[in-house]
Amino acid sequence: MPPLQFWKPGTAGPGSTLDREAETEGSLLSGPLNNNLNASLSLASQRTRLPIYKHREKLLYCVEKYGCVIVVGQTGCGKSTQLPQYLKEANWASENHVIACTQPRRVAATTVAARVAEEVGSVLGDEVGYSIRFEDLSSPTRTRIKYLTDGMLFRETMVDPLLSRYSVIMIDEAHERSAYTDLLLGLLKKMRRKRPELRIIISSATIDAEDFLEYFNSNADGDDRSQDDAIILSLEGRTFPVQTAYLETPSPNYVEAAVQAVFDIHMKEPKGDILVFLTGREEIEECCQEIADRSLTLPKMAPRILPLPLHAGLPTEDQQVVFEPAGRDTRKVIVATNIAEASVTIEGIVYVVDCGHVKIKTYNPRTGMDVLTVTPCSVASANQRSGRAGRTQPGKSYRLFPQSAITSGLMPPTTPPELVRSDISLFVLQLKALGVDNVLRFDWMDSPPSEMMIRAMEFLYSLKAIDDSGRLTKPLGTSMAEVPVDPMMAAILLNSHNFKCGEEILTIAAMTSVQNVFVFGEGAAGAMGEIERRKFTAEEGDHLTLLNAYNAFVRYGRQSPKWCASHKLNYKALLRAVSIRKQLGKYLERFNIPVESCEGDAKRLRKCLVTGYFKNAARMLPDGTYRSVRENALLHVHPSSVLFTRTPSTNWVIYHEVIETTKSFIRDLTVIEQDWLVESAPHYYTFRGGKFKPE
DNA sequence: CCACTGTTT
Repeated sequence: MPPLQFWKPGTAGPGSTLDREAETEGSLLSGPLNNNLNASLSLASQRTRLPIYKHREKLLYCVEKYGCVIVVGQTGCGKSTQLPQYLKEANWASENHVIACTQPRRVAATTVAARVAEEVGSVLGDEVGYSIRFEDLSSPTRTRIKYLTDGMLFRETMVDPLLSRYSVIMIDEAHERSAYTDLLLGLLKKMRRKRPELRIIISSATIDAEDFLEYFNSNADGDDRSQDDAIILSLEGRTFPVQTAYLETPSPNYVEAAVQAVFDIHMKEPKGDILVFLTGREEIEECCQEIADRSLTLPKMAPRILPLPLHAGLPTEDQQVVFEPAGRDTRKVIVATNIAEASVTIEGIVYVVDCGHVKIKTYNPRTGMDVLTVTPCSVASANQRSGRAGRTQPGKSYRLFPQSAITSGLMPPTTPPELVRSDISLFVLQLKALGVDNVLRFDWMDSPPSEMMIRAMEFLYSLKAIDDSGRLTKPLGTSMAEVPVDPMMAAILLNSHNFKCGEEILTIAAMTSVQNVFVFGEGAAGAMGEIERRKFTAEEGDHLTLLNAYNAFVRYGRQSPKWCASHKLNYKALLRAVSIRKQLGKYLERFNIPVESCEGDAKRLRKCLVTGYFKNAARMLPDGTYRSVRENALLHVHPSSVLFTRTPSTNWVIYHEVIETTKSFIRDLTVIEQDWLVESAPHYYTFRGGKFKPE
């Protein structure tokens, strides 16, 4: 295969100004800035040397004058670590007020908090703290700067609807538009009307700053506002330039093109590791295999090349490998999914190869199915990926698509927000609990399609969470809004006392909340996993299999990582399930719902599952395929299900979810009796227009 | 009959 022809725009070309990024955000502990510093300099004086410090007064002025400041600056300029400190120093955290800073991810909340605590000279959890699910390292009286996940702050609005403890709320990484970030934006905008002293800081990427500005300056209620409430503030940061090259003619096979690009770089460019972005596990395995095969043909004297896969499905030990230094004269090639775009940062990357695509999940309200498809990624995404090449030195980004893909609009400027492509039943329920009765009129930054809202309302009505006027039912609806699981599972939990099986349902709810419980592997390792899982397999299906695995982990495995490894179970996932189960148990206790065991009576358990899962019912045909009860849609059992190789004794099943990839796959199945559907949800099937006719 | 992008309460 001939070397790929890349076109490299000049310094003024596209990407050359956007695609810049510095090392660890606001880092004072590493990076080039630190090298020249006198070791005796205090952390405080180091802080004043950060480029962002020049903007300190301007920022404080804007926060004083405007309700909402949209801060634009590249990752790495120190927004997350410095801005909250500037605000504290300017007395925004006096009189027991707290400065909050939200993050879309747990690790970010904890690591940024730890760094800022060090800079402030505080013990983590004292003046500077964090709060994420299962871990609250903050003091209600002493903490002045608090980092938390956006989901956590949203939860706080349920207890304190005006978030009165906070004087300033900074929404970091707002451009990612996570569901809870979007919900918070809507709530904060509303809050400011009742709390004009509240200040909002939105941290965003350049590309969508104007959208935030327009949103916060617009007035849905037509109030007369004499002056703009929001303003954009641009910050500069310490960055290394990343040169961007485009492939002139797109390859029909980007995996192959990626392999070729990797070898072109390896043969022509100086040392430095390569990060390749592909869309999924299968592509990554194929790419790594091909790199390994072709590396055998390298000249004897050439440096070695080491392909390393990275995706969320890998066990933690395997993920760690990408951080280990490769041997002498060996170039690491990390072949990754989007996990390396924002969640995982690998130092030492100098070259990025970007396939220009991404796998994205989109909910189809018409079919009620999630679709997982490969599509062109956004320009924002491509820029973020390129930036990964410039963390420690100037880098190069090789894009496996032509520049016209950007200019022609083939690639959207930004990724659609999570809220407009998700099943929003849970969010509608939670908004109603916050007093937003008319969700259609909620001031969404981007409104979910009305079809999704209608679908969500119908579904919540069928679960008896809302009444026919759309209000939350009491106590079922209000309780469902509080429990941290999806509405289906919340209904099952809250109905469990009627079937005297709360103990088991708590476990099943916890286990369906975590992913990748059973470790999957390639080839022989995969076969071992299959054999191990048979030990837990229940004839009744996946929910009881999950229950068995959990009980074995607690009883025989004594929650040990070694036991998990030998049974091909994901230790971290199971440990998380233990925490979730405990938390859910506390909710049931607070709601005064008795928790009993069904003492091995699986029938009661399965009947209880039907009280929430009834809309997800399917029937097996003689040819082994399934049809959904609701729309008679063709469904296939996912190969990860224990029912993939089995026939359900009754031919009837309920399932946790359906996801469309190559086919429509149903996952997490349980065998049921046909009668239980009408028995447990007659309202639903008559409500749906009597489509369901028992045979 | 053969498969899971990534987050989070």
